Amino acid sequence: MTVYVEVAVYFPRVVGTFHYHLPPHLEVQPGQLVEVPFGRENRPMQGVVLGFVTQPEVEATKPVTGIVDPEAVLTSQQIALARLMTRRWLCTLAEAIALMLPPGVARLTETEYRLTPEAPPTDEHLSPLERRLWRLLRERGPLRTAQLHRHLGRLPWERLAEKWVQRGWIATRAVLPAPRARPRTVRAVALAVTPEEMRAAWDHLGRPGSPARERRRAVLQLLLDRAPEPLEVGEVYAETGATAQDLRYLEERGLIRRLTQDTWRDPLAHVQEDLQPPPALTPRQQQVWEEVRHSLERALVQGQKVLPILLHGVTGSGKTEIYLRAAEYALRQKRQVLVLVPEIGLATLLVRRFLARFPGQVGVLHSGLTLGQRYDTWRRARRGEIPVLIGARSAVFAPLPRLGLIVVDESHAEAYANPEHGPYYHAREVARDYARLVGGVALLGSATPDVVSTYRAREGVYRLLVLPERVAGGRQRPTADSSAPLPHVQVVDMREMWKQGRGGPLSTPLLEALQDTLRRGEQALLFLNRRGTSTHVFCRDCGHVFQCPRCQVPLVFHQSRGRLMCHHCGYHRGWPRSCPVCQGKDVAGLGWGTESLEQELRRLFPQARIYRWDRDTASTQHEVDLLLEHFRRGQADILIGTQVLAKGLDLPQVTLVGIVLADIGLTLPDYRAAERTFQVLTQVVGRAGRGTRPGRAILQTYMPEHYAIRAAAAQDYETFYREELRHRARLGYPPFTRLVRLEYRALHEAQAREAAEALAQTLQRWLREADARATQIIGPVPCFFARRAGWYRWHIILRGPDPTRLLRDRRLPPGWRIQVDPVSLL
DNA sequence: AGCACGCCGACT
DNA sequence: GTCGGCGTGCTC
Repeated sequence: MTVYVEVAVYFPRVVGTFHYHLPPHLEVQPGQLVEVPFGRENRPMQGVVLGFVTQPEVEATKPVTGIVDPEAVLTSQQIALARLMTRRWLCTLAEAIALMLPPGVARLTETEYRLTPEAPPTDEHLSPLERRLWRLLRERGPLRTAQLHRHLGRLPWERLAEKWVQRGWIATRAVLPAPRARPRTVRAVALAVTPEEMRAAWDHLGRPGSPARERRRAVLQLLLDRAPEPLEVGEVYAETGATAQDLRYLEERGLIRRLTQDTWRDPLAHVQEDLQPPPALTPRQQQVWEEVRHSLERALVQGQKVLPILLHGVTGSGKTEIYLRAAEYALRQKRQVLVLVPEIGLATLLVRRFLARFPGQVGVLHSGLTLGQRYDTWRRARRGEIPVLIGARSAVFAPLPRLGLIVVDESHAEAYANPEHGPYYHAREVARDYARLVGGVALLGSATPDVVSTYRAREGVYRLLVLPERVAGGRQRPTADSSAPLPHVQVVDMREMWKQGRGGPLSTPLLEALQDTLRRGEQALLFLNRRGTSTHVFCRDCGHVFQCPRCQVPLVFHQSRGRLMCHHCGYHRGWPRSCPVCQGKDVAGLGWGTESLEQELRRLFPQARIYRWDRDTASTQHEVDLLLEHFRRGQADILIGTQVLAKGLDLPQVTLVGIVLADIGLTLPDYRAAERTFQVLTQVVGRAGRGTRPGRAILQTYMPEHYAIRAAAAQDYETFYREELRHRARLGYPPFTRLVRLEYRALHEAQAREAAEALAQTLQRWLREADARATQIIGPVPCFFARRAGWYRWHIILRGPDPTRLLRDRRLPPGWRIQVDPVSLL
C-alpha cells in the first residue's frame, strides 16, 4: 500500500497543496518539514506535511525525498490556524505557514552557478563585470544566487550569467541551502560506573601522591556529587583543574563516558528576579478575577468553548495581576501560556513580573534575539518545555502543543498589525482564532480598547470585564480597600496663549506647574509626539518648504546633528545655504520638537536636571533601560519624550504630566486619527500619580473643543466611544463596515498609477459579476504618504459588509499587498 | 521562483 | 515573414 501525503510546498506564491507518495523507507507525521521535488525541473523544495490522503488528486505523484527536521515543526492546531488564516487575511497557505516555521530552518530553493570547462581559461578579453563574475566563480567555486548577490549587488550579473549559461560557460543547479540555525551542542561527561565501582578504582588512578591522581579523583568526586546529571567539560575543567588528558584517561578505563548535550541559548539566562508572592486583590480585581477564573475553568477543565475576554482596565488598575493569576491557573491545568506584548523592549517590567511569579518557567521570543536564541526558544516551545512564553507579534505563531491561555497586553496597540514583510495580519485577531482552536481562553487587556473591540464586546462577541479604578501606590503594596484617584487634568487653549502674545511651547499654567513640581522635588513628564528641533524648514522669501526627495514629507531639523532629517526613511542633509527655488538666503526653522523643547526648558529652568527620551538619545534597549532606571532613581527632574511615554511605564515619582501639543496626528486623513489621539493622550495622562502622591496633567491644545481631546482630558472613555461611534456610523467606517486596503508600490509614479487604475477596472468587473452592490471601491488614489523611501504608493480601498468575499479565491496581479481590516489608511 | 504558453512590435 | 517583449497559468 502506497502512502500519500498532502504537502504545503513552502513557497510564498504557491497556491494550494500537492500530493506526494511516501517511499517505503520514509516515515512522516503531520506537521513535519520535508523535502520534495517540485516543477518540471524537479527543483528540491521544502514543504510541510499537512496530513495523509488515501487517493491522490493526480495519477503520477512524485516521492517525498527527505525529511528536513526529525520533529514535527507545526502542531495540528497550527495547521488548522494556517488554513483559517488564508481565508481571514487572504494570504496563501504557504505564506501563513512561513510565519510558523522554525527560524533559520525553512529555506527557499536557490540556483547554484558553476563554471564549466568550456569557460575561458583566463580573464583576458573580458569586460569588468564579466571579469568579476569569472573570478568569483573561479576562486570561490560554485556560488548560490544569494551569495553572488552579496558580492555583485545590483550589477546586472543575472543577465550575464544567463548569457554564459547559453554559451555553455556556466552550469546551473537548483539547491536547497542548509539550515542557518542548528542546535548548539556542548561536550559533557558523566559517571559511567556505580559509586562502588568508582571507589574500587579510587586507588588506581595514577602514581600515589601525584597531582594527576588527585585531579582524576576530583573529577570522579565532582561527577558523583552531581550524579546523575552530566556536566559540561568546561565546568569540569574549571572545578577540578583537570585536563583533557585526565578525561581521556578516565574514559579509557570506562569510569566516565562522554556525550554531547543540547544547550539552550536562553536570553533570560542571566536575569534574576526575587520570587514574589501574589498580592491581595482589591474588591474590583477580585470580582474580575472570579469571572476570568470561571471562563478558564469552563474552557480548560470542562472543555467548553468560551468567549474571548476583553479586560478594560484603566492605567494602573492592576491588569497584570489578573494576567498572572490566569497564567497560574492555566499552568496548574498543565497548559501553556502565551503572553503577547506590542513591543518586547517596553515590556521589561511585565517580563520581570512573570519571572518573579514563575521563576525558571518563562521564555521570551522577539526579533531582537539572535537567530540561535530564537531557534532554541522555538524548539523548546515545540517540545512543551516553556510553560510561559512572552513575545512580540510574531510569537503568536510559536508552536505550543498544550496552549491554554493567550494574554494580549495593550491589545489596542497598532504594533500588533502591519508587519513589513509577509502577509498582513493582526496578532490580536490571530490570537482570538488560535485560542478558540486550542480550546483555550483569549484574554485581551487594554486601558483604551479600540472602538471596534468595545463595539464587539457590547454586541456579545467578547466577554467584557472592567477595572475602572486604580490600585493605590502602583504595584508596590496594593491594599485591599484603597484606590488612587485618576490624575486631575487641566486643558490649556493655546490659541488664548497666542493672543496674549505668549510664544514658545509652554503655556503659563504648564510653566507654573513645572516650577511647583521642581520646588517640591517631584518628577514631571513632558510629552511631545515629535522629535527634532524644527518641524518645518522653509524659505522666508518664497515660502518653499524643504522636503525629503524620497518621501516628499517636510524635513525635520535636528540641531544636535546639525542636519535636516526625514523621519520616514532616514534621509538627511545639511542645513541649506540657500533656497533652491528663489536662491534666497533667509532659511528658517518653524515648530517645536523634543530637541528644541529640551533647549527651551534648560533656558527656563537652568537648575533642573532634564532627560530626553527619543530615538536620538536612546536607540538600543540597553540605553532605554539605563535611562529609565536613572530617572526612576530620581537622577533627573524632567523627562521629555515622544510616543514611547504612552507605553506601560511605571514611574511612581511622577506627579505632573505635560502634554505640549495634544493635536498632533488628530488632523491626519485617517478614520482612526481621533481614536489614536484619544488613546495616546489617555495613556500619557495615566502616567501621572502612579505612586502615593496624587498626579495632575496639563494638556495644551489648539482644538480644546474636539471630542477626542475633551474625552481624553476627562479620562472619559465612554463619552469618547459614543461620539466616535456616531462619526463612524455617519461616515460608514468600521465597525459598521469592513475595509480591505490594496496597496501598490512602484519606483515610478506612472507605473503605480497605471497598476492601480488597471486593478480598479478589474475590481469593478468582479463587483458587477458578483452583484455585490453593498461593496464600494474607493480610489484608486495615491496614499496619504504618497512616497516612502523612494517608492510611490497608490491604494484602493474596498468597503462593505464583507469586502473579502470579492477577493476570495481570486488572484491579484503580482506586487499588490492586501490588508484586511487595516488599522491605518495612511 | 522558474518555466511554459501566448499574443502584439522591431528586425534578419 | 521571424525573434522577443512580459502577461497569465502551472507546478503533485
